[in-house]
Amino acid sequence: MERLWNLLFLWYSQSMAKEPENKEIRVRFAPSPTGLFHLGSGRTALFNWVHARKHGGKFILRIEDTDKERSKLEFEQGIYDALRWMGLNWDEGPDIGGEFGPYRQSERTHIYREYLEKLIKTNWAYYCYCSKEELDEEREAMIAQGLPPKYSGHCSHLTEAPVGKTPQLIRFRTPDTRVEFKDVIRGTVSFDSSLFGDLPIAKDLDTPLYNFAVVVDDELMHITHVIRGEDHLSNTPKQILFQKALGFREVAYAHLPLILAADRSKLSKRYAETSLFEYKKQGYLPEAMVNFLILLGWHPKDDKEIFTLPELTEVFELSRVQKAGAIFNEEKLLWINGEHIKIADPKMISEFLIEKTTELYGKKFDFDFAKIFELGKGRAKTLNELVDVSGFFFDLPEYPWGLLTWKDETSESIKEKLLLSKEALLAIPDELWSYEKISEVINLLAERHGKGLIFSPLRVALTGLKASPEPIAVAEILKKTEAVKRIDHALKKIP
RNA sequence: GGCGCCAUCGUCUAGUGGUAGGACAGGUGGUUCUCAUCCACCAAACAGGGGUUCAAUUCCCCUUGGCGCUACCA
Repeated sequence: MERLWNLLFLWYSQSMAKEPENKEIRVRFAPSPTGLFHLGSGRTALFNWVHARKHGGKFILRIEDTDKERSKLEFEQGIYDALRWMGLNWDEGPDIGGEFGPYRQSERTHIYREYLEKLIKTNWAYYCYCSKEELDEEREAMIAQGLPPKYSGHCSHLTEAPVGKTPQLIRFRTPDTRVEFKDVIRGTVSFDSSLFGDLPIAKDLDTPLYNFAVVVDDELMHITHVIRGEDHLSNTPKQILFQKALGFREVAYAHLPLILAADRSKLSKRYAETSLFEYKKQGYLPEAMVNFLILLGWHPKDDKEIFTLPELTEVFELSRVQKAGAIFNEEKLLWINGEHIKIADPKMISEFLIEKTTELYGKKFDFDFAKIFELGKGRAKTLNELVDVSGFFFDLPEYPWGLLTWKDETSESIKEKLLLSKEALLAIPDELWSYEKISEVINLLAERHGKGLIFSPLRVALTGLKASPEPIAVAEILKKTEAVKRIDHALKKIP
């Protein structure tokens, strides 16, 4: 009987296997709206997106909300927000529709039902009446005997419902076979399906389970490449079995290595800060996030490390993805963020700074924010740091007068030099106020009295800080009135 | 426990059957009015054991270790 069954399966699957067609690449990103958008999800989405764009294919967004209890609309909104923030646009999805919708699994129950019925009709699936308690018992007994725990097949030969029992779930009649598939990243992977037992595919006709729903959707949405985390590698043979039983087309698989925490454990859910928007809040640029995430498990042919999204769609190759898990290294992310700040669009950053400082200080500043950014970009690795290091422009920090000194100079000497600087600045007509002009007059003083003696007190007077960008550039941005005002303030401090 | 996947500097990684390269982080110098940037240099790895081979980090096997799955979650 068993053998006959396997033979039948083999014949069936082979007869239904279709010729590989040379057609458009279609990938999907299929998150569950059951929590805050996770870094790992972001990376999976990114790899899918880049692969699709590289080959001129389609990127489809599907919301897997079959778990009614845990799925929440706010989390679904979080998925859209996160993808948009990263710059990953989708061609089909719940919000924009598409040829193969609906794209929310909760709206597709009638479709799953159809295939569930088909499987039951063809005897590929059957109702299981075992209660959860019975199953647990059975399971523990098997483990106690040192056997691999799997469903016994207790209900598989039933022709009608046992009296007084209601169906608990629908099971797939797993054939005993070797399931082998090619993974783009890992090569050939194979499993022995006899270890699976008869797999649950739905709680009832209207409540499909993950492994089953995925297979139906991927077929109906014409997905050609399934790119997902390695945690799904063990699900793949099960899904292939369903696929074959339903006569569906084969898809190409690529299982990405997992992102690991510093202790090499799975990164997910363990830490709150694995939420993507946590990084946005901390001042990370989406470009940097994307750049960092792509480098976690992928590397170009050369040693280039800083990429933009459009560049990635040129050079990315799925086959160059790493097999081993990668530790999420915040320090490298920070560095990459700094690099992206250096090449960021000054207009974009200026707008951010204007908004942020208005909010922070409660008023609008008439500064050239692009120049503020220019001075800050080498000093800040995040947007938040950029705001911090530019703070003295908006609010002069309080400082002790001693900060104004230089080496062993007397207070009289410092006072005198500050006065010289003030007069030099005052002498510049407003319409000639520029970096070049300020540089000219201040450097003249510096040549005469020594650089440190001129620059150091001037810096502290203008910024209130011992360490800061060059005073000339600061003075230029501050403009004459404010610069002179700050020097006067310094002069008053000196006893 | 069973099944599966994986293994190069601390971290991300390149690489090849014949000097193990880059990046982050670390260290030391240089540039500079300070800080930062920038530049130069230094230190740092093929998990272990067997095979195959003239030769193994590379190919094969074993061990060890890590991770994943083993749900009426996805």
